[in-house]
Amino acid sequence: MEASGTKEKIFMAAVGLFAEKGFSATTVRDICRRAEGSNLNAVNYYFGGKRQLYNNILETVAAEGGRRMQAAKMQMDLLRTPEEKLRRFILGYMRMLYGGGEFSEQLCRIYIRELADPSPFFLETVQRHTVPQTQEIMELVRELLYEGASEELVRNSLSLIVGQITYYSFSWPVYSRVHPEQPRMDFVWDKLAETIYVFSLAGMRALSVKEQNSNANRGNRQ
Amino acid sequence: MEASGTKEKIFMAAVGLFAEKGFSATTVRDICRRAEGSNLNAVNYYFGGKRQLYNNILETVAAEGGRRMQAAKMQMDLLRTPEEKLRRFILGYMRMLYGGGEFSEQLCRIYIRELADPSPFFLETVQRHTVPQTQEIMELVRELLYEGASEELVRNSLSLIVGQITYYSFSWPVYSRVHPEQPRMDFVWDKLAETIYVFSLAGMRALSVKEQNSNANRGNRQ
DNA sequence: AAATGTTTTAATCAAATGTTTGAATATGCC
DNA sequence: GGCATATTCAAACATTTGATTAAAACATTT
Repeated sequence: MEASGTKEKIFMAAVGLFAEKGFSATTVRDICRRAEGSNLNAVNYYFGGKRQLYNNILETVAAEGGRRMQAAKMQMDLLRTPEEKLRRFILGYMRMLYGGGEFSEQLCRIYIRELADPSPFFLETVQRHTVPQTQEIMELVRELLYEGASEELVRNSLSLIVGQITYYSFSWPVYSRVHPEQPRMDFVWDKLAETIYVFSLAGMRALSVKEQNSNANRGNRQ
Repeated sequence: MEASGTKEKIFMAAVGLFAEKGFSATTVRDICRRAEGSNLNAVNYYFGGKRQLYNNILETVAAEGGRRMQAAKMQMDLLRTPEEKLRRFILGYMRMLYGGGEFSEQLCRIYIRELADPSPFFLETVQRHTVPQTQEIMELVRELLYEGASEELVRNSLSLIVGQITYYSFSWPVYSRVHPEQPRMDFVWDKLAETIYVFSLAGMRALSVKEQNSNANRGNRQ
């Protein structure tokens, strides 16, 4: 059974199209046409419908992302200083987004789309996976600030870091036109990860100093 | 003429729906229903179709954004140091994205959607407005680095800054669930702008030092 | 009040879309 | 070979969608 691998072809074609055009702008006819002209019925036969095919892909995104994050985390645990851990976290995130092949790039784009416009299914996996993972990373960020850093400072620092990491992916269609000289991400993602690390570490330290000063002033005044 | 303001109602309803669900997931029936139950024909009558209504909205986005950027730029020119100019640029961008009312927030969301998935019309305005504007900002960023900073460093610095600024907007649907304690943007955008400024200035200086060291080492070795 | 131009309404069209059906074909197994 | 299962196919179905039409309602002017 399963000689010609139609299911896989449908799956791959769908990943590509959903990445390019999003869920509602993609038609099942498009998908089947791209999958070496598979029959229109294939989507329903193998996946039970367009929505379920999409959810199936989202599961792959979550599984793949979780797997890579797990790997990054294991490497992080081997490192001693929180600085090295942060560097590894950024590197791991960048690799997850930009370090795979074309297929991974498409999954990443679907992930980014969901970040901006989540489906109920995606929100569920966020609740299950992203939220607890975020807690861990926030602990790491807290270590890099100062003893007694405000929750707000921790949250902001993490947001600024993640914002830098994800920006290239979500804005790429426009970014690559505004900066046509920018090389493709798969060539520079690791170098860029280092850049973000240096940039963010300095930024966090500056914010730490500022908040501590502000706290001291407040204390003096009282 | 124009007694009950149906055209405006249609326009407002369309902005809201396009912001929430995007272009292809929004139907003209949705729009008319939300516009106080206007007749189905209204969209075609007043705007000539769904696509043209959308382009009309994009024009508003571009005009409004351009207007605000212009205002921010005029204020920037009054300032002396490049540091103050950068601070003002960030503040202006944040105000543009988060500092209006609900309507502005919806326009912003449409803008972010286009950033991730641009329509031809949007790419055209990018080519006409965003590209030259970006050139100016890059000059500003260059001043804040060091004499002879590489083009790559300038570009990366700007990207990291813009990434932080736009992150909240595009990831808000998920972000607000991962960080439920985060207050709404319209309450904190100005404070956050200052945070991004401090963070980024320190980051840029760290990157400057690193690149200069690297250049010096390269020079020594030769 | 008649005429005119504008806005609103309801009904309808053709194309597109997700899904279903039932027959045809291929495949694996005894 | 023959049976059972799995897959593929073309056709059709029921909705949905954006667009069109023509007439009614309304306001404004003459």
